Amino acid sequence: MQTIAQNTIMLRSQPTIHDIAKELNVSPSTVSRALKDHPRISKRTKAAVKEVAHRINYKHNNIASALRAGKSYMLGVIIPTANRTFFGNVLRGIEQVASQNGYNVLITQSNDLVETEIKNIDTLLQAHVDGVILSIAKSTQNLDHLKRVKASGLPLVLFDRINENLGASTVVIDDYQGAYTATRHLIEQGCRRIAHFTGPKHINIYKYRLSGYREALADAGLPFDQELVLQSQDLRLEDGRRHMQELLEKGMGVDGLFAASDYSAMGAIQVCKEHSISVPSDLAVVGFMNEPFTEFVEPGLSTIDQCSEEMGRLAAEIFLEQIEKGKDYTLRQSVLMPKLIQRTSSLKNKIV
Amino acid sequence: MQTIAQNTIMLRSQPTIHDIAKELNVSPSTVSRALKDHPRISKRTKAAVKEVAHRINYKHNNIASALRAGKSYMLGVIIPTANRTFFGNVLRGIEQVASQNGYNVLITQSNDLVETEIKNIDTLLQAHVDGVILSIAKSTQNLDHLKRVKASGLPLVLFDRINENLGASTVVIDDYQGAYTATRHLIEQGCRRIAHFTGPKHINIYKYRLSGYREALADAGLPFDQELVLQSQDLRLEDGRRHMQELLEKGMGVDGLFAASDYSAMGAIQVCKEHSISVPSDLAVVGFMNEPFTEFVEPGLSTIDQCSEEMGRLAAEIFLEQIEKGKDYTLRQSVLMPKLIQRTSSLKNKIV
DNA sequence: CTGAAAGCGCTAACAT
DNA sequence: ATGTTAGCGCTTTCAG
Repeated sequence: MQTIAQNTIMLRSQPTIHDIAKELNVSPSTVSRALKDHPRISKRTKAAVKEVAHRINYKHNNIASALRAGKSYMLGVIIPTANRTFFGNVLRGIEQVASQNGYNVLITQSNDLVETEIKNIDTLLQAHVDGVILSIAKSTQNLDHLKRVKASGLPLVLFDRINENLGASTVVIDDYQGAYTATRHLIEQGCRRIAHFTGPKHINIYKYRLSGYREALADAGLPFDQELVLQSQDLRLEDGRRHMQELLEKGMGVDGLFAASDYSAMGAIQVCKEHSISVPSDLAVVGFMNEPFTEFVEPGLSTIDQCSEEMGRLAAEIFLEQIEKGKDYTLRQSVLMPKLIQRTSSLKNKIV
Repeated sequence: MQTIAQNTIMLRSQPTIHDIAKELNVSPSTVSRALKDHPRISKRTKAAVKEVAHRINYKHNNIASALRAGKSYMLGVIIPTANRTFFGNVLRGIEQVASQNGYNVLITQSNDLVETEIKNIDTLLQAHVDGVILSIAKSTQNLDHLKRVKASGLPLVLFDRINENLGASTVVIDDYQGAYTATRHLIEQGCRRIAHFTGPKHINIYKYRLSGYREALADAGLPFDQELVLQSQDLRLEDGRRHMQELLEKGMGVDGLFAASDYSAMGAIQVCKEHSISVPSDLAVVGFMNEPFTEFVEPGLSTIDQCSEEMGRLAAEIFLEQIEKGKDYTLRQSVLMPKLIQRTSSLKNKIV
């Protein structure tokens, strides 16, 4: 139709290094080097190149260099759901470190479903991310899709809900210790029959929280009673309500509760209110997660903080480290220390 | 060092269409076409190609085709913060529609800071996203960076916190109507002096909620009293507490409150409790946002639901539409109808 | 129905 | 200090 447009006025899509090169009568490689402050390019050339680049509004084309370099500078993240404070914070941590190091973050949500998680992995591999950071979905048992990530030679970092048999780096809080501290705290407040709300056994975090609870009891010389341990899939508000009702109906005579989620703890407190059971005097309660609402419900809910943002930063740093070291990186198993946040719901001995 | 590796056994990075082509003695173009179900390729060839592709675990290289096509199939999203239920839900909506249509979603958080928002825009343009969906940060007043997106010829869709003078498509809820409904509801409950907690005037959502409130008063023949309108930057819990205290100290004698955020409503309710003011009998309260905690606080907080997921889906659909229509798309201003959720905090006339 | 060839924009050997 | 060349993997005219 039309001969090759030289310097026509028609709006070109985007300026490239060739445009800069032509304008300065240098080669594209020189431009490329100048732009990256290559040591063997003269200051004059660099300055000139940068000036033109700026003037014609040149934008480095990531896609092209990604193709060339075989790297996309994108980091894939899979979280169960964005609308949980915890994951939002982890995300912020990851993003912080990633963007400081020139990586973009591609986020997907699994909604806690394996099928979605598998799709997410495919999406991320398709997008040619340079690595994957994820928290395993609740319903995940078979791990083949995660093995595929490793098989592709990409760094894989797990956080929060992890799996040790995968040969991936991990970042978790010490759930055992968090649970131990929480239970210990209840004992110190004078509780002698402490119930525990837990989640599916195959999920590590719940397993460890359960054993932290058991150990704290044992160390205090208190008996462990299986009937005081109530399990549900999701530890939602409703689950907590159900459990509490069950405890009351069975007349278990509990005076303390350590719930592995703030939501379930809230459910229990609701039921207590409905039965005029006073919290904390009749029942002292500690949750887990430090959801924002714990601060302003009535009574304020004592809980375990999970260092969420720190967890994200750490995961991203481990990813970067593995990228850098290439094949011969060493796996890292990081454990952060959770903190007990004391609020009214557990303070029988008002220390004012 | 080493001559060009032909068919050596060394582990190649990833199989390409050339590998498939070689194996079948066809050209790469044929493979490319077969893979995309091009009509003029024989069924036999297609089948063979797909078989080999599957067998050698071929993965389509997005990056390469993005470079070639000048499209990245990535959609950039900027939200103020992921750890708010509302944005988490919007995200889920966007992702749903995007992934159904072959787009990946690149998410960044502005933390409600203009400077970060500007960086986010740069990041996304760098990553060569095909469009941007965002909710403007609270602190944003100058809009040059958003104009740059438009200048790059990319679709720009704003949601929730929008700006009409930008020539971008928008998705919002009808804040005016939501506020009107909330206020009207309070009036129907018998309130006669209704306070309002609002945010910065330059943010549309607060402006509209304020006018919905005014209109509802006017339509009911109630006077508007400027002293009953209290403004804060963030409408956080503390702000609500402060406002409520002020109302009490000044002895404004309010019997209803419509707060433009659930958090500030909660703050007010806390202060009421501390002063033995009963909610809803002495003061009926309606919030805005339908945060999850509104369901289980005591008393349950009436609020306005913002159709968050729907908002995300719609934004993504508009983006797709603009992509498809190219230059001559028509701007779309979509308005969703918010819903009043009645809970105990506002029900003076218990309708059981 | 299939192939050849050119090129998206950038970069890194390998030359000067 | 700079230029030449080739190629990352895919797609798409154009030419059979």
